[in-house]
Amino acid sequence: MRNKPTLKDVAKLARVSEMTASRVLRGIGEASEHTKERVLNAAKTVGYVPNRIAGALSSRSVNLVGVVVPSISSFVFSEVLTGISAGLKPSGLQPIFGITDYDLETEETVIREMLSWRPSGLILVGLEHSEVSLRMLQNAAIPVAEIMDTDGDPIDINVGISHHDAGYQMAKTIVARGYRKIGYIGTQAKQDFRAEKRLAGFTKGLAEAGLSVLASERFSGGSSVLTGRELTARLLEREPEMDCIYYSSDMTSAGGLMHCLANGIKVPDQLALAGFSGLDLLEGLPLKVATSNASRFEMGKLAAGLVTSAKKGTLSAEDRIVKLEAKIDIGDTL
Amino acid sequence: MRNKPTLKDVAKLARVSEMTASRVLRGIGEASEHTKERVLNAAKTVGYVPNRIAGALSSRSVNLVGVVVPSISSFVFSEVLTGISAGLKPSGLQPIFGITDYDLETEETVIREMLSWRPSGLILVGLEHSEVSLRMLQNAAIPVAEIMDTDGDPIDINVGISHHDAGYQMAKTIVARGYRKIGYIGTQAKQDFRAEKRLAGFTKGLAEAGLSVLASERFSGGSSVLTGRELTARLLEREPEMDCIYYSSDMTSAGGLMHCLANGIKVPDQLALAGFSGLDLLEGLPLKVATSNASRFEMGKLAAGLVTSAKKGTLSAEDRIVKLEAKIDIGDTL
DNA sequence: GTATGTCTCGTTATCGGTAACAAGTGGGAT
DNA sequence: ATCCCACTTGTTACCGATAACGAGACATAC
Repeated sequence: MRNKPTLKDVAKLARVSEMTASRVLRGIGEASEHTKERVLNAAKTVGYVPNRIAGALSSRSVNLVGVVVPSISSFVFSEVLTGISAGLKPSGLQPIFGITDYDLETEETVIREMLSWRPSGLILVGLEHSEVSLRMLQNAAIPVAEIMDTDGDPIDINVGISHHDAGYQMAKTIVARGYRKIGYIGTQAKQDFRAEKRLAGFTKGLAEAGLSVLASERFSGGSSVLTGRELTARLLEREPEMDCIYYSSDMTSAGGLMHCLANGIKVPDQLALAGFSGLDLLEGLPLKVATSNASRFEMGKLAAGLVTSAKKGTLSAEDRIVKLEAKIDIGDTL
Repeated sequence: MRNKPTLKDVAKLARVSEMTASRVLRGIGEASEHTKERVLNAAKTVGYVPNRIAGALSSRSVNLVGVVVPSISSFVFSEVLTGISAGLKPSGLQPIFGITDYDLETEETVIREMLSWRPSGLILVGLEHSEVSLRMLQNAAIPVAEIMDTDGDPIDINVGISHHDAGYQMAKTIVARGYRKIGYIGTQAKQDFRAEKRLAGFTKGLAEAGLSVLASERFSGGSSVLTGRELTARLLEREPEMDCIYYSSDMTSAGGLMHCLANGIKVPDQLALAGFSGLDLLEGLPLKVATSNASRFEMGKLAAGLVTSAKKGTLSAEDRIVKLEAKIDIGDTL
């Protein structure tokens, strides 16, 4: 038999109906020990691998949950994905991942692609989506979770933190510790909504103390240690008086620290540093860089749990929306 | 209409047959402008999202490629995945990811799960698989690529480097530069086949110079900067005379550097460091840690290209097996 | 006018499973 | 012997698309 064996082959070999074979292999309903054994043996000898495609079509249910993230080459999202995997495990649902590259049009395509597989749920990052995406999501009769961000109107389930607030709190903290000449290093606007929200909150926090961002550097592409290091150098060149820099990510703030280490700049005496995320990476550095911890694993896990337990529209608003708090970790650099 | 609209709904609204609607929506075959427009409009007004499940079952072809990796919370694999995405793009195939946690039994489950979706190809990491996995893979009439490692017998397509050789070359390099008291820090054996192969090659390289690994520290779980830092401290405590440490990964070697920076140990005068992977992360550090660059993005992209262009058994052995070279980057720490 | 070819579009028969319901089978109670 | 019930197992009808083939309409060529 050159073609993949089907249920029919198994059934024929076990001399039962396809239905019985199907039941035995899925472990549902009753079956005598005798037939059970025969079916199992038959499946093994023909090397049967079930065809999910057919099964899904027939039963109108797919054990997949679509997960759409901006990027996977970032610790932030890999931790979220790990959390999602963990949260999905008890339900037997499988995550399938899609990547948007921080682009709403790409996201639209990915969402359509995902929905075409008729998944049991969808998990997206952020609250910003194209019109068309929103329409598709509303029409899809499945639970949809938006994670990481709570500054906006969720479609259905929402688990995350307020990035505006995270930025605001960090500004307050920095101001309270006496810094006055404050710079910012982050991604180019529009690319990363959440980073922009943090910056907005940060700016507001400074403004309440009569301050503003002295100077800033922006970059495009993924955040990396090297980028952080280079832009820190550039920023300090422009504004040597700078006494504190707020970064849009922990990778870049680590880069800032590296610049200081390599150039003998005393942290935090000469320059204070603060980032965002709470990445494990920071733990290993000579100084722990200040950050806001956005429990990413938790978020993923929680969202996955909610998606699996919810039929769309089933949960009350309180259960559906989970606002976590980004706790500031002062570290050694403020 | 509460249920998701199907092709039938579109066809009915456009007053054509389902077949015609199908053809128009897939853009194949001929259709008059008039009907094309009607179908497209109908699809838009009912909010049609094609059902891949049904389409795949009917056409017996699925535009998915399964990708099975040990972990996603590691830069190494996220770069590979990025490469795979890039390599798959031109063919219109979609990657779907599965995670094994470095466990062969889990891998077996994941492979079975993947195959049950009847993907057009499969990409796995490494050459070590369970008996059952091997059987399933051989029976699957699809191209299978094993990537990252070439030390062993591939099933079909194989793209990677020789880790044994990478370790061996690094040992030669280290010996040539005059280091004699050499330590090793890596994952616990069995967890990571490729790290063990590097260690074996490394040990062999040392042996040829009459040397051996003076002392080593092992860890379980993912490699992190912190782990590298802590184990470096421990190793140096045990063997203060150590003049060089070889790490199984760049994350841990970076941790080693952090330990040295934090404790005023001069690199490479007092202690030399070398890692493996060639992660971008290293670029931002005050000193660039020596490493073997295993072009991961390339590997992923190449493998994806081969998988898409190959019907199983179609390629000659030379085309099927691509051995890349892990070039040593001396950096500033040897 | 008939034949031939080109475009378009429709009909039929699956693809490989599963839900829902139907139907044997044998044992125990009456 | 009859009836009922619990267990098992089988039958039928799809799920939503697509491949393969067929057929009508119209134009061109002879």
